[in-house]
Amino acid sequence: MLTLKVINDNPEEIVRRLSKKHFDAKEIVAQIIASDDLRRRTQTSLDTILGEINALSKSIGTLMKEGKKEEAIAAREKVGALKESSRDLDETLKEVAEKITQLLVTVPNLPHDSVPEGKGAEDNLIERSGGSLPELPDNALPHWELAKKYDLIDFESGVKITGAGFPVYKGKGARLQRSLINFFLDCAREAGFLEIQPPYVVNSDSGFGTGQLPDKEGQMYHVGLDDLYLIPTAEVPVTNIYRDVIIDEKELPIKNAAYSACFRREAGSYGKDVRGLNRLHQFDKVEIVCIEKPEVSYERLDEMVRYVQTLVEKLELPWRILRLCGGDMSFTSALTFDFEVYSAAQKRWLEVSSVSNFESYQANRLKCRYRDADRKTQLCHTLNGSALALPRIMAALLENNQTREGIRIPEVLVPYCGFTSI
RNA sequence: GGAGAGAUGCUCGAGUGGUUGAAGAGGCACGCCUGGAAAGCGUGUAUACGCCAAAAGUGUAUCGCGGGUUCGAAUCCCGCUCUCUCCGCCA
Repeated sequence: MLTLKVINDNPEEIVRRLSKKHFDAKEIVAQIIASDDLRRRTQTSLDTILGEINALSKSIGTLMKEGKKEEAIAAREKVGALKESSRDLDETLKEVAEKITQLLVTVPNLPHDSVPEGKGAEDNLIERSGGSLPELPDNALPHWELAKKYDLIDFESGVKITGAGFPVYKGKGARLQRSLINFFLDCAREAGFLEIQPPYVVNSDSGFGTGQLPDKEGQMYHVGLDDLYLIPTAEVPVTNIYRDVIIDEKELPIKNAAYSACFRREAGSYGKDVRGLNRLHQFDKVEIVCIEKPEVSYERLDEMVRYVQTLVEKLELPWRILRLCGGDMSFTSALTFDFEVYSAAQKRWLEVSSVSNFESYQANRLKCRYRDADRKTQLCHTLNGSALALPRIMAALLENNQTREGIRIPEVLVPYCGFTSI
């Protein structure tokens, strides 16, 4: 969430910048400022009263020792009266603080100045692209047909065991999955990311810290008995490592990479979007997470984007990078680049990665701070990106590399999976 | 799951109702000393919010978390969480 300071300091600018995300913040910003004003006034009064109580209480001890019993009793009565008013103020303070938090979490992050105007996916800017579109035979098959033909993925069994969106990978299909995970993790390590194995289940504090809660509650699987959530991405547990932490400036940047299964309810999805591997409830992903100093976080974002680019290039997939427009960005992001690869048999671009700078928006919720050269604590900037999500990579690999003789495996993966074709 | 013990600052550790934001030690930072270093000496060393134009300063809160008793709680009471030990169960 945004800091109170930033809102108090430039309310008009906040409203102006949020309009790019098609969010009308005017009313809510006014409410926040008014509530914060009440909060300050309440705290000032409360602190004064508590100060008096403390002083009197101390004097009672002294008076008792000196044997001045009557004065002590008088002071005691005075404290009793002060306490009454302190209770009311305390109540008000708690209420108003709660209200401010509730208001703050409904305000999205400010988009970076370089974010293009636009309403939806069609307004995203193509930043750059690479790779060449494959020439496929006329009878080219979409990946779900290929998966069946070569017995790589058993969607029906998944439906029986769990439900739609939980595929069963088999034989070379399973081995290809495992190869991709290892390949991505090895690349990440070579690029300086520390490998992490996080929990796949998190508590609500963690869900709140990275912004899934409260606004995206319905997108996560909830384990009611223990009040825990299945992670929708490794971003959640990995970023929450740094919740309530003050990092020494020397430790920055922090660069972590984690493989995890990801679980998403995907409520409301339908049609061709969910065909085959296009959209799943459980999928595998390697995620990269960075914690960085504010002044260099955009350089870090650029580095991350270039890193992800090397992955799609090594996999020999046709790719393009989109700079998301205001209307297509997530609630929490300040600037996002999406990676898409071309799925030749489906004749469409599939999103395989999303790399974002959240600036201090997540860090403020997480209370993730660092100590700068002046020994002052400041909010960090957090960034993350997929590197990469497996299913659509798998889909594109299968479709784009199909030949009469079988499916060709990109060279970089051969050492990992142990076969050159399917 | 059952029984017991515990949770204090960057770390260790003292503290069972009254200047305790918290002794002492260690660590770290700065200064002095030194040709340089070590040792030694000195100073400093939490976070959040408020007041103040700002700095200086100052107020409030925080000794796992939440509540209660009391004029006053790290200290007493209740609930919760976590850690450790033993037993049970188990990949």
